[in-house]
Amino acid sequence: MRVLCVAEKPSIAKSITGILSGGRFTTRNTRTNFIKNYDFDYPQTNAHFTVTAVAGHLTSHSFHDTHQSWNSCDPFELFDAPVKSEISKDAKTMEANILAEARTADMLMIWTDCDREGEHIGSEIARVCRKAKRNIIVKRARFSAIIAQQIHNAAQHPVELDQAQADAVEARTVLDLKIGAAFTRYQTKTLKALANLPGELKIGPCQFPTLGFVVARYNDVQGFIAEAFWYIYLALTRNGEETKFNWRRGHLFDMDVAAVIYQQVLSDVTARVTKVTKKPTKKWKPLPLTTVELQKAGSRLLRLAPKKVLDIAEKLYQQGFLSYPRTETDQFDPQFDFMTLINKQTVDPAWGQFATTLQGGEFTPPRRGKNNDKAHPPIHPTAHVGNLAGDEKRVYEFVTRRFLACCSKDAVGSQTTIDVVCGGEEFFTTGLIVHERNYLDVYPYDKWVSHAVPDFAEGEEFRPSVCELKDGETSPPSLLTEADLVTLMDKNGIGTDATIAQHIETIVQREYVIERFEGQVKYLVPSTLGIGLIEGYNQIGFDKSLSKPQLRRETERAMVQVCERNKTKHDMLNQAIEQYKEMYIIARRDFGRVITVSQSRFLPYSI
DNA sequence: GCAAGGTC
Repeated sequence: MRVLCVAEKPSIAKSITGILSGGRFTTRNTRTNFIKNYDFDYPQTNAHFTVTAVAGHLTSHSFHDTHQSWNSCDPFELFDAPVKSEISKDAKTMEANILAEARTADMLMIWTDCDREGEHIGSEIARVCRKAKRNIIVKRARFSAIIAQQIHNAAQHPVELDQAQADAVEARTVLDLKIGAAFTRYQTKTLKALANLPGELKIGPCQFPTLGFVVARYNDVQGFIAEAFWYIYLALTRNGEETKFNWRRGHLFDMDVAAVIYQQVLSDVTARVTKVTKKPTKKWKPLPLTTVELQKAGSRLLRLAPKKVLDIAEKLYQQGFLSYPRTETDQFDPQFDFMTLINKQTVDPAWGQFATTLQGGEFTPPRRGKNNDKAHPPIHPTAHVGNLAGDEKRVYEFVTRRFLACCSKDAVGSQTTIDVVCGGEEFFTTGLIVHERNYLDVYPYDKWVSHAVPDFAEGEEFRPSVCELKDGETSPPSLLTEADLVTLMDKNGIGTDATIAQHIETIVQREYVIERFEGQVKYLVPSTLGIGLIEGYNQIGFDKSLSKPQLRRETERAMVQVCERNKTKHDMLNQAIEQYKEMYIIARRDFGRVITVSQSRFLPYSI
C-alpha cells in the first residue's frame, strides 16, 4: 500500500514526516524550490508513505474570454457570467509533482489545515490526484495540533473530506470575484472621465467596509461638538502630600444643578471618612497570542504596521524561531510541552533569569481564551535566538516575553478605597499597592504601578484643602489607529487573521487612506478620494450600504450555513448575488449623486 | 486590468 500525503504547506509536511517516520526518512527535491517529497515506511498501517505539500490554493478563478476584457460587456453582466477555475501559473510545478506522485499511489491522504480553506485546498488536491489516477482512495487526516499522538491518530484513522466546507469556500470565491470585478469596472469607467485619476478604482467586498470604518471615524471626529460639564473637586493636603477625591456623580452636564449642589457642599465643608475598604486585587497575565493580537500589539507597542509585523513573524517562522504566525487560537493544548520551550529561553541575557524561575517552580499554566481554530497553537517561540537586530529582534522579543508572561503568575496587589461624605455629597479615592509583580517582570508592555493613599481611619473628619466647582468639556474621539481598525475588522468578520493586515495596506496603497502621524502615533485618515467614494455610496441611501460591514457579515453567516448543510452553495451564491445586484442597480441609477459628491473631492486629488 | 483567500 502506497499512501500519498499532501499538506497545505511545506512546514507541516516536514513536521508530520518527522513524527510519523520517527526521524528515518529520505528526501527528494521537486521542481518547486521550497517543496520536498519525503519517503518512509509506516509499519503501524503497513504502508509506504510519501509526504509532500502544496503552498495554499492551487487554483484561481477568472471569467471566460467573453467577459474577460473590460469592454466585452456591461459590468452588470458579470454577476451572471460563468466563472472558470484553473490551476494558477505559480502552482503548475506543484500540480506536476502531485500528479506524478499520485500515479503510483493507492491512497491520497489530505493533511491540509483543519479549517474551511484547508478543506477547499484539500478538494483541489483531490481533483488533481483523481486526474492522475481515477480510482485513487481519497481520505483526510484530522488533527488540531502538531503533537505526536494526534498525528499518529490522524494517520491511522483518516476521515472523509468535508465537501460542504469546500463548497462554502467555492461560493465565496466566485462571489468575491464577481463583486470586485463588477464594481471596480463600473466605478472606474464612470468616474475616470471626471478626474485625473491615476489608475483603476479597485474595490472589493472587504475593501468597502474597511474604508468605510476609516471614513466613519473621520466623520465622527469632524462632526464632534464638545459638551461642557461641571464637577466638584475635593482634595486634602496632609504632610505636604495632596490626595485628590473623585465625585461619585462623576460630572454633570447641567451647570445650574451642579452649582446648587456645590452651594450645599460649601454650607458644611467638613469631610467625614465613611468607609475604608482594602481588598486584594490582581492584574491578569495576558492571553496566549493570536495573529490579530500580535498585530494590534505590534502596532500599538512596537509602532510597526500590522502587515509589517506579520511579514516579520512569517520570516522568523521560516527560520524556525517562531511557531506558525497565522492562528486564531488563544488556548494551548493541555498536552503542550511548555517546559522544553521555557528551558530554551533560560540562556537569554535579558529574560533568561525569568525563564529560570519559571523552570524552578514558578510555572503556572496559561489562561485559556475562547478561540480555537483547531489548526495551530498560539504564537510562541520555538527556539532561542540571540543575534537578531532591529524590528526582527523587537518582534521576537515581544512574542517571547508574551509567552513567558503567559506561563507566569498574575500580578498581585491590594486596592484601598476611601469613601468620604462632604456636605451630603459622596467622594472617593483609591490607592494601589503592588505586592508581587510576577509576570510584569518579564512583560514591560503592561503597566501597573503602586500609588499609595495616606492612612485614613473610618469616622475621621477633615477639612478639605480644596473644594471647587470645576468645569471641563467632552473630548472628541481620536482618529482611527491601525490597531483600532484591526479590532473593528476582526469584530465584524471583515477579512481573516491572515488578510486583515493586507486589506489595510491595500486601501493605503490605493490612496483611499492616508497615514497621518501625530507625534509617534500613526492615524488613518481618508483621502479626498476615499471620502468621495464612501460618501457617494452612502448618499445613495443604502440601508445595507456597501461601506458598512453588514453585507460581508451576511456572507460569512451564509458560509457557516453551507458548512452546516443548512444551505447549498448555489442558494448562498444566488442570494448573495441578488443582494449585491440590487446595490449595483441603485448605485447605477443614482450614480449622478456619487459623481456630484465625488467631483469636488476628486479634483484636488491629494491631501 | 477586477477579489479574497491560502502561502513562498
